[in-house]
Amino acid sequence: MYVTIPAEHIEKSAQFGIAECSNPKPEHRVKPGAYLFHEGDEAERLYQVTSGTLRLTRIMEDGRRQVIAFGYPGDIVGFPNNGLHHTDCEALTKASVISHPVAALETGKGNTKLHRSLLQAALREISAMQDHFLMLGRKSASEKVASFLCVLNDRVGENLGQFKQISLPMSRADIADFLGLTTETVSRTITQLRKCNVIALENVQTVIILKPDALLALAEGE
Amino acid sequence: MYVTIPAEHIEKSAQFGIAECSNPKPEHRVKPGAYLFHEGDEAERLYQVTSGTLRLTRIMEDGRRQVIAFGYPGDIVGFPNNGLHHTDCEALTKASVISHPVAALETGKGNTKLHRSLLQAALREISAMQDHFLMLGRKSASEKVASFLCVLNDRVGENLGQFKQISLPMSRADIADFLGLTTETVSRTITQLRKCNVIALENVQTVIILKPDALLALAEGE
DNA sequence: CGCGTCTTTGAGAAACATCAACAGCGGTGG
DNA sequence: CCACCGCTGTTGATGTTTCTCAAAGACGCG
Repeated sequence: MYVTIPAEHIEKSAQFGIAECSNPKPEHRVKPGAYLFHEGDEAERLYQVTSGTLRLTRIMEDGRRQVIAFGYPGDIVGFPNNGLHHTDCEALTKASVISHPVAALETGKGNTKLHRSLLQAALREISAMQDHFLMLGRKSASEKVASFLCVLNDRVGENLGQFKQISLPMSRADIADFLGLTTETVSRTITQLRKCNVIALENVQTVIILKPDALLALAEGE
Repeated sequence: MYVTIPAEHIEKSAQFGIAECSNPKPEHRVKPGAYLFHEGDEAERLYQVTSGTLRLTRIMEDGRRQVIAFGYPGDIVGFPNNGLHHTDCEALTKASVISHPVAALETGKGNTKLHRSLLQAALREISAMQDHFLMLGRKSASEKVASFLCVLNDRVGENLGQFKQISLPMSRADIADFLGLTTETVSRTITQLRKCNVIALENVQTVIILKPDALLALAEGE
């Protein structure tokens, strides 16, 4: 179904000088369905998302899957361990990334500012993962879904007159694998939130947050 | 029940020059039940465990708790985010730690070797947390407990003639909060493993691994 | 328009949590 | 030294949540 990213899917763009990147760096465009790296790949570069959405996954031998994180603009993904990637990374949408050599993090040669910023990203990552732990280990299905929508709302919610809306580029199965649920449970929970008028669905991939406070309350456990 | 670590609980020891630490560093001794830091504390130092066991926890407003990790000798704990600790850290046993200023990680001034080693520890941490995700999100109760015992067996199992044994300095509630289960379920699962003769209990805190292969098979899902 | 994929909905089953009682163990004080 | 107390861990009975299996609906694509 999905294939590893062939060379022609990564094109060097003409855009330069993004964000905290002091030197001009090539920005790569990635097509939906393309993989930036696979578990076990030699880790040569880190990727800073500038547009679009990525998905990081780990898979067990028997096929069970855990979505580790979604990569949104500003996120940095691909932190290596022992020089290897330990997740798969697929683009869910058309995406753009700036890549940095792993050495920029590990040895920091040449660019102290970049080194610091990658390091801080790693520390943010640890912190974010700890939040996720609490969710996976201790929250109910509805709390998980509500938390998920809250985080996305804060992070990438778009103002839409009276309400905010969020687009969900990932499938229900991706959300389920992120939250440690099944697609059916995710679907049912979303239906419940809809019936309580906490959210509304513009379409399957677009959620309108009707009652952000109620959603937040649900996320934290009433 | 538990109190924050009072000054007299941290004593500068006479021991110096541990592990990857090129300069002599004071080693601190910590008494069981003492806290090295709390969630929200300003993060001034990182702690490298040299003996004993620590426990890192996060707590929700309503009291639900998640054990993020156990800190065993060799582990480095206390990675900050925005300059703050985001977990509590308690010593489960008498423990010793070497502390490093956060700046050794963040700016790396003065000691490149230490900087690198702390950075690598952070990357290992990210990797370990991703493994834990899979466990929390996608494994059954018995797989969780089996995985837990396997990891501990590899990490701190002591050879005991024919078999290996592991000591569990943490309570069943700690294990439950680490695995996202209840104490009752942890207890029942351990009883099952005992009845299948995969493990035996020397006492409540000491597990003897009778069939490591069977345990590993259970951990991965038969 | 038909087909495949993804999502939703329903009914039943399984896993785990909850509630409750009991057992084991260490510490304390008589 | 022993009896008692409190805490932790175990076991049992029951309940709830979530998963599983199944089928129908929605949506995009050729």
